[in-house]
Parts: sequence; structure tokens; C-alpha cells
Amino acid sequence: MRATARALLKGQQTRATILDAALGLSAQMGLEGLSIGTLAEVTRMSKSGVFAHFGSREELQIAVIREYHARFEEEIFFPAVSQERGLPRLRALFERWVRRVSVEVDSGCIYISGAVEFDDRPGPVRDALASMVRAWQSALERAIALSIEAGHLRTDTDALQMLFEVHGLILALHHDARFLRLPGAVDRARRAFDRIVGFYLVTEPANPAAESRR
Amino acid sequence: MRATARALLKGQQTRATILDAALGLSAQMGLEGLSIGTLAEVTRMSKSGVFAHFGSREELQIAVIREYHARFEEEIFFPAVSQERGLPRLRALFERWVRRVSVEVDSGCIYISGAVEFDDRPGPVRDALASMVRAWQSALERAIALSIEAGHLRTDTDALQMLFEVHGLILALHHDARFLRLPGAVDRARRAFDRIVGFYLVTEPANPAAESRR
DNA sequence: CGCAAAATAGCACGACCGTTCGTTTTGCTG
DNA sequence: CAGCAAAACGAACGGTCGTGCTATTTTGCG
Repeated sequence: MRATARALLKGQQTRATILDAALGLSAQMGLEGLSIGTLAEVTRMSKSGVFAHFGSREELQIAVIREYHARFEEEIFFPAVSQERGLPRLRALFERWVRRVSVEVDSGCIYISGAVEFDDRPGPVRDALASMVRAWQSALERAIALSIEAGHLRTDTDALQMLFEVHGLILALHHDARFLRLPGAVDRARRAFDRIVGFYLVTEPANPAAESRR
Repeated sequence: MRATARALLKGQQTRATILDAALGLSAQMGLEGLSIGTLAEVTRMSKSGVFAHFGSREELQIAVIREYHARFEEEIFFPAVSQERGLPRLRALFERWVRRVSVEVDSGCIYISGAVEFDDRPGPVRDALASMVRAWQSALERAIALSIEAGHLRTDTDALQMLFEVHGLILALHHDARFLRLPGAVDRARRAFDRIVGFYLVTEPANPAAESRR
């Protein structure tokens, strides 16, 4: 009993291994395409061995979503909040997001593919996914709000509207880069972002120095 | 033999019925979620009876994609080209597109869900889907180009860039309305579209009458 | 080492999948 | 009505799926 609380029993360790493989698999085939059989094959375990760690397929999917969320935070959110609050942080968030979604990463974004897979399928998986996506959107909304407070963006900026537009760029990038394999989609996304920021930017009549930075 | 060329033999008729049901099913469950068994249940036919009309599941999926394309043209493209070429036509295309994608329609857009499902799955289905999507994108690009020619949009407008941004709005709308069930997503999309158009609009120094429309 | 508990394997189940094949029903035509 | 091809059916096959159950192995601790 006291031993369980110690640290990373063998079970937790292999669970992490399985989860890691599950992340890769469901990023490639989608959360619905993720199967316990394939997962067992990849991890060179028995189906029941894999199964026992999660209790059900749904629990596995939810675990994958949670793990993806954690990595998303680590890879995108945390590094960006080390940037100065306001526009620099917002730019960092977007830039890391772009890199995550575009083809250079080995496979797709679970938030995006999951949203399409579960938009007509109620249940705990959808709920978990939606809650993670909402958390991420809130984080972005906060970054925009901070940019307004910092005086970088106009005070009449509608943060949710700006978020909607920026999110659209990511989705379009995902579509063009991953599905249509169009080259240059990343640049289009960056350019469009700059245009959006430009629109909401404060127009200081006699101080154009602040915005010339990239 | 001569009879086959007459018109809509019984076979073609039930094939159309099946296809119609398949459209609805795959709009709801995605192209991958479409199964012959379910389709047989819905149409109250035997599995083999349904199967015989297409020869394989892949062919069925491709038939669905083609049918969707035809309806998309009929519902969005053709009505819009009756509008005066230039900005009015572009607006009509976008407005009908928005209505198609948003929740008021009973179910999702196969172009969008298919793009996510098949972005990592090569094969004839993906090829068919990609070709249809590309055709639609080309049509939009042409509408933008015509708007430039007509003098409505700036001559230095990058049509593909504008298309990328507008497409992003549709994807964001699909995401927020269908997955997150956020109210007001349609309005956000329209507002963002107006902003994009406003950016690329010709700025006639002494004639602001043309753009005040809507 | 020894022992209890945790972790994994093995096996079987019912359900659904796409597909095949032989048969039966249908609808048209001479 | 007879004949015939198209159309629809029904049953079965091999496969994969998620999920229980029961052994067996492995692990960690006294």
C-alpha cells in the first residue's frame, strides 16, 4: 500500500510507454482509428495486457487526450509564457502552434482531427476533448486580452473575434499542408496572422517604432 | 440492350436511393464511419443488395464524394454564379457556403471531415476527395480573380492568400458551431469575411458609395 | 529466499466488418 | 404467357474489434 505511492512502479512505466505509442498512433489514424490490437502490436504486448491498463477503450482515448494536452502545454504554452506579456507572447504562442500543426511534425493534431470525429458523437470522450480545446482557447483569449491591457492592441478589440480569425488560420494551415500538401501554407498562415494583428494594432500617430519588430 | 439506355432502370433508381442515404450517413459519421451494414439497414435492403451496386466499399465512398460534389455545385456554386461577377458573386458564394457548413444543415461537411480523415491515408478515395476540394477552391480563386478584374478588389490582391484566409473562416465556423456548439459563430465568420474584403477592397478616394452595401 | 500483489499473457465470446457465391425474385419484352 | 436478364436476397467466410475470464509470470518488499 505504502509502496504504491513510492514512485513509478513497473506498471506506471509501461503504461507510459503504451500511452506514448497511443499518442503517435492516434495522431496518425485519429482517435477513432486507434485500436487496442494495433497498439498491442506496436508495443509488443498482448491485447489484454494493454487493455488492463485502461479498463476500456474510452478510458484509453481519454488518457490519450489528457496526455496530448500535457504535451501541448509543455511544447507550446509554457515556453511562450516566458515571453514578455502582450504581443510578443501572443506571437510566440501562434508561432509554436503553427509549427506544431504544420507538416514538419510527424503527424496530425488530435485537437483538430478529434473535433471533426466527435462533433456528432456525444459522450465522455467528446466532453474531455472539448474541455481541453476550450482550455487552450481560453489561454489564447487571455493572451489577447493581455495584449490589449499592455497597450499593444486596440482597446476596442473583440478578443473572441480575433481568436476566431486566428484559429481559422491554423485550421486552414492544417488543411492545406496536411491534406492538400500545398507548399507555402505555413507562410500564408504567418502572413495572414500579421495582417490580423495589423488590423487590431494600436495606431500611434507618431511612434511607428514598436511595430516594425518583425 | 436498347432498354438499358432508356431511362432510370429500376437499378439506377434504387442506386440513387442508396446513395442518398449514404450521403446522409457519411455526413453524420464521416466517410470512414459509413458502413454497408448500416446502409442496408437504413434502406431496408440486404447487405449484398447494397453492395452489388458499387462493387466495393471504396467505390461507394467515391460515389458519395461525387454525389456530394454535384449537390455542392447545385446548392452553392450555380446559384451564386447567377449573381453579377465580382464582389457580389464572391459574397454570394461565401454566404451560401456559410449556410451549408453551419449547424442549420442537418449534418456536417464531407469536404471538411474527409480532409481530416484522409490526410494520412493515401488511395483512390483520398484522390477523389482532394480533386473535388481543389475544384471548389479553384472556383473560389476564379471568383476572387474576377473581383480584381472587375475593379472591386485591389490589383495587388494575392488571390490564393485571400482564399486561404476565407477558407480558414469556414473551417473555424465548422469547428466552433459543430464541435464546440458556440452560438454566434456564424456572425463571427461573416464579420471576419467583411474585414478581409475590406482589406483587399480598392480604396477610391472620392467614391465610398460602392462598399457601403451591406 | 519467500510470498503477496501487481502485471501480463492466453483464450474465448459476441458483434460487426467487407466480400463472395448461389439462389430467388422481379420486371421487361417478344 | 414464356423466357430471360437484371436485381435483390440469404447465408457464409475470414477478419478485426472490444471485452471478459483465468492462468501465469514478474515485481517489490520483508
